[in-house]
Amino acid sequence: MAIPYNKRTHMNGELRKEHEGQEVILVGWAQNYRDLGGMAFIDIRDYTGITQVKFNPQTDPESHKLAGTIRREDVIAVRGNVILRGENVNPKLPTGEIEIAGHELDLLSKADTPPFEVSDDIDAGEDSRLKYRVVDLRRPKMQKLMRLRHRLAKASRDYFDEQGFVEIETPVLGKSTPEGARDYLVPSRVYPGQFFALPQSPQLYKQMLMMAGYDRYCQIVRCFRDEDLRADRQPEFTQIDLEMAFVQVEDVISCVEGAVQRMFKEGIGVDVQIPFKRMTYKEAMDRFGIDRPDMRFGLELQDITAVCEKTDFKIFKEAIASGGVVKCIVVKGGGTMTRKETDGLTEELKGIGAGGMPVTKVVEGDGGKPELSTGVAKFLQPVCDDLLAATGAEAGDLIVCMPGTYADVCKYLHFVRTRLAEMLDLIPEDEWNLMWVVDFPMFEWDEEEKRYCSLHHPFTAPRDEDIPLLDTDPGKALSKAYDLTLNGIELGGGSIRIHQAKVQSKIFELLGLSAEEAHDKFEFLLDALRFGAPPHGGLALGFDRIVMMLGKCLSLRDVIAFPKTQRAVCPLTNAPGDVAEAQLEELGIDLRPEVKARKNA
RNA sequence: GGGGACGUAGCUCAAUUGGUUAGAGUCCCGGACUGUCGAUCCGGUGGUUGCGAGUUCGAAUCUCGUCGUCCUCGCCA
Repeated sequence: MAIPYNKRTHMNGELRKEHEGQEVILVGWAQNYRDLGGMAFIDIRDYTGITQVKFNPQTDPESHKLAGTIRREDVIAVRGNVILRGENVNPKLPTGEIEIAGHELDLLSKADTPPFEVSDDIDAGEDSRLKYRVVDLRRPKMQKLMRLRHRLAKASRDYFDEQGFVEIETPVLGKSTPEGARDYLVPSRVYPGQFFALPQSPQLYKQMLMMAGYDRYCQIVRCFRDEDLRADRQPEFTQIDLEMAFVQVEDVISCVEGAVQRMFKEGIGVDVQIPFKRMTYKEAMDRFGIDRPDMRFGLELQDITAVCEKTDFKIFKEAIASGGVVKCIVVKGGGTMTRKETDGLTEELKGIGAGGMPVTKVVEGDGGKPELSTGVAKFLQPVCDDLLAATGAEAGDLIVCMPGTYADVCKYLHFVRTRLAEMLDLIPEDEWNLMWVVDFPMFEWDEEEKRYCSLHHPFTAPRDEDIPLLDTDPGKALSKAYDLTLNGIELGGGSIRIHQAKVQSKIFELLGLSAEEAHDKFEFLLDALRFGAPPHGGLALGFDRIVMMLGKCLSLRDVIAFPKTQRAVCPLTNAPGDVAEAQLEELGIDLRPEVKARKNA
């Protein structure tokens, strides 16, 4: 008679010595088998763990015979009795004090040889892990990550529920908007030639919910951006999206701090201190060259423009003359770095567009007076005293310089700083450096398009005192925007929004959106603003990134069950794929000839 | 679109830098074994070296193209 697999008595990580003697039914996957001829062992696995089952040919010849044929990943059901292992305890297994004397065994599903072992210490490549994702997801590590993800989502929902938030679903089929990332488009069958856009974020819907009087909204929501991928960027990703009415910056920040604190506690049992640190955008850029600095290590940027002005070094003088700066990073004890190491870093820098990486070392000269050596020493030696005084560098240190525009210097030195920290092993483990970056500029100047672009998005409110600047010097206006960073990763961002139609129109105008365009694209928002809009603001947290950080993963793909590859395809299903000609016809879509040709090639 | 790393057995890797029949571990198959748990021992199967050209007496190795994976710059309001 078959074992009733729907009546399992225990999970496979559950049994202990106090269960001795009980008859149990276990179901799961065969992790491994060890056939000793006279005796056979099978490890049975589910997401809770592993239990060893023993089959004895004398007492249960039939089951023993079948057990000999069981292979990895076969799905089986076992009926037997819990017995103590005596001297054969396995201290590596939580269930290692007991085993099952197997009396009955059913093979529920025979498995092909798996492409890789279901185990944490595999080093299978991403290709096969993603192609055989079902097998990959069985691994204990992936099981833990998916369950961590669930706990974090639940902690967030619980928290916001307690804080009076209401979860409201917003449309996935929406309208394409100008600015921002590329949209994923969905053709409309009913209106051939017209398209829905998948949301990059529910931004406008949540603002309208505030105008509609829901006061506090949150949603764990899928968002889409058709841009190139990175280890921490997927084309479809999940946000914890929230919005609050009648609030100021402080209210949103402290509310979110509570949520993050709760997620750390319930997710990984870590207590994080609130309030989090804060830093202005300007300070972050000046000191670290990036608006999401990793605060776990030093290597800060220092401005040495004034010192370098006095040198005859051509590339420094040229940079300064054209309005640029010279900054540097002093690497304490970096004098021991080899030429090979610094050259390697220079090559990496050139790979992202830098012209080079002027370096020099501080050494102890004659009479114990520090002087410069190697690299660009000869150009800087004349201002050595000033340089050391300005930077605090001393004998044994390495100085990495960078001339150029402020933006380029920030970019390149941020890269250098991060790489140096890795190379010199300066990044402490188990440190959670949460920080708010505030006071972002409203706009940045787009040199190509010769116009201002929103640094956050066009609905971000300017600081009250900066509203006059919108007319006089928009580039100087700061916003009520804030980003939450963790160890150099952006976890989320938000702002207080514009709640006055007049100000909103002004911003559209500054962004080069004509009144007609603004009306065409955002009539619904401007209307909503006209009919009574409360002051409001909110934030969106990158949920996948939070799971990635708390799960100590290096890639978003490890915390998303079915992620896309770097080329934005799903290796499991092979999406995206072709559609039938009839489908295109119905939508009124003709592929461009060159696209057809490429497909047929 | 640019830069970089990589692609060899189902999986993870090697191949003395262009030289004999492309090896190892693991998995898998067969055999032995009553206390294994990374089982062990004996034997065995398994290869279009991603694909396509080229150079060469000779290519996994060099060149070009192409496809794919990963990292990254641009991009990501």
